[in-house]
Amino acid sequence: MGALHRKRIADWLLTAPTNQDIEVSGWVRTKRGNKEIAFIALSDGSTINNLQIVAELAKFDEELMKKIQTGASIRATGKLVASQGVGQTVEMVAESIVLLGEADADTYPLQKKKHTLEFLREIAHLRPRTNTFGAILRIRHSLAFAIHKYFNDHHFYYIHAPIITGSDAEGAGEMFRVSTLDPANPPRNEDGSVDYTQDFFGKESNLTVSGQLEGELAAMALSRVYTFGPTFRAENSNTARHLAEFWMIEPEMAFFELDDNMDLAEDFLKYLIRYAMEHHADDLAFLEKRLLDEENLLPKENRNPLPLLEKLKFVTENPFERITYTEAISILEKSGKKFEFPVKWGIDLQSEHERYLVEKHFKKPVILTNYPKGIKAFYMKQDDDGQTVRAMDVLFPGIGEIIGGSQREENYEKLNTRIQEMGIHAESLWWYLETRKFGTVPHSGFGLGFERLVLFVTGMGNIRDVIPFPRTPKNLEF
RNA sequence: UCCUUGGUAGCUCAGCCGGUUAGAGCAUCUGACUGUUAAUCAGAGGGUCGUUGGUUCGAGCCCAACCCGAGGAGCCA
Repeated sequence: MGALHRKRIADWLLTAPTNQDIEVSGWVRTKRGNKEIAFIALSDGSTINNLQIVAELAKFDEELMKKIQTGASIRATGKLVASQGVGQTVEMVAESIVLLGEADADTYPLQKKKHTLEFLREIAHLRPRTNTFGAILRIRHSLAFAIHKYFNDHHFYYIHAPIITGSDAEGAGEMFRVSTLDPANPPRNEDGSVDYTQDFFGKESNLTVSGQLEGELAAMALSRVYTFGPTFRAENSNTARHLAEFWMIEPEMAFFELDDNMDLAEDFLKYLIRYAMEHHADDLAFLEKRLLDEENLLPKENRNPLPLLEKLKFVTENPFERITYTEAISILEKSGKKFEFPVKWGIDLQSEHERYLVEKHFKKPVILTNYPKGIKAFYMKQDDDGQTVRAMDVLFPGIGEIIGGSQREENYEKLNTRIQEMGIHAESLWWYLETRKFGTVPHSGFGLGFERLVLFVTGMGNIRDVIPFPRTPKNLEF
């Protein structure tokens, strides 16, 4: 049988042990035993669980068995039998073992013990081999797959927004410049500034900070679209919730108003969490136990009130709380709590305010809507009161803002006026404004930070641990 | 970027008021053990104390700058 259809360890662990001959390949997690017999725990990454390979030492070369240690790669053939031990139901009695690659125990950094996440970040090239990262990467994959499945099932079209953009007016954050000019000696204008007309694109270009504007263009033809791609922010953000390169999901829907947008956001998030729970019960159980072990070291008041799986279940089974910004301010003012940043209508809500609402007051996800226009982006639809816009932020416990979205301003005059008011360079957005000139319609959309979703589902504490190779300030080793 | 805090063996950490040869657990290696579950038991090896400079008779410990990590904040997804 070719490799494509070969069974994986995940498959064999679910197979009835009828002494059939099987072959498996993978990496050694641990080897235990005495001078008669060795027990090799083998992983091929297909599941959090290992296949136990039983090797009677008399049948194998002594030098070979010495080299089979943590991290080595092997191919083994033998019979799949019911296990005599208690830790597993099936195991393989090895008949032949081929050492594919050694892992010298003196220099192989991964030991058969717990490592800190900080240490594993320094060996990001090897950390996928740990149980924790295996679980995270499998869940991350399934969430990405579920995103496409959800949208496909709901008749959304996947749009590929460009990664290099000439638009600098989105205001979503600092951008990474893209240039082929010689940085040591760029062509210059008479006033000494760099002459970007001689650059590759003939103008300044950057990595995208959002696919939203392009998404809107597509939604003006296909009605329901989404983007799902990498996004870049050159902010010097050093937190457990920010990356310089992250993946963002941005649906954009014609004929959707703010309530429809909220309905979608809530249904979408619940679907994704449910999907992970259904397909990754054992990975999530492992992560939950890992989390509990870690939290037992913390003082009681800092511990999470709910174990991971209960927390996820709670989110899928309860409606999100929907309140306006104005109502939120009123709740905060009446809370009697002293905040570091005083609460007043018109301020942007700080982390402490959001945390109070989500974690103390409502104790569940909250959708905040109708923010003051002064603190939100130019493209959001203005409410009739002239004070607020139809924005919505979905706030999750422990994560903060997981989704930011809005109904878009579809009125050309209002949008143009707002652009002028905010001092944005309108000429560079001429193509965007034309959507409001030609066949404009009410429409809405939002952005979901993919890593923040993975962070929530896996229960991890640092966003650098839910992406294989994190890009953060001063960090580009791998 | 700001505040707080940390950097000592491969990993996780201890190291008293600045004073002789730098400590532990785990990992590694060697040995023991007839089915182990991060196996267990015994022994051994393993250190430029983040970097640079300074104070001092003497610095892991004090001072300065820088680098890197963590927690919090800002910015946001």
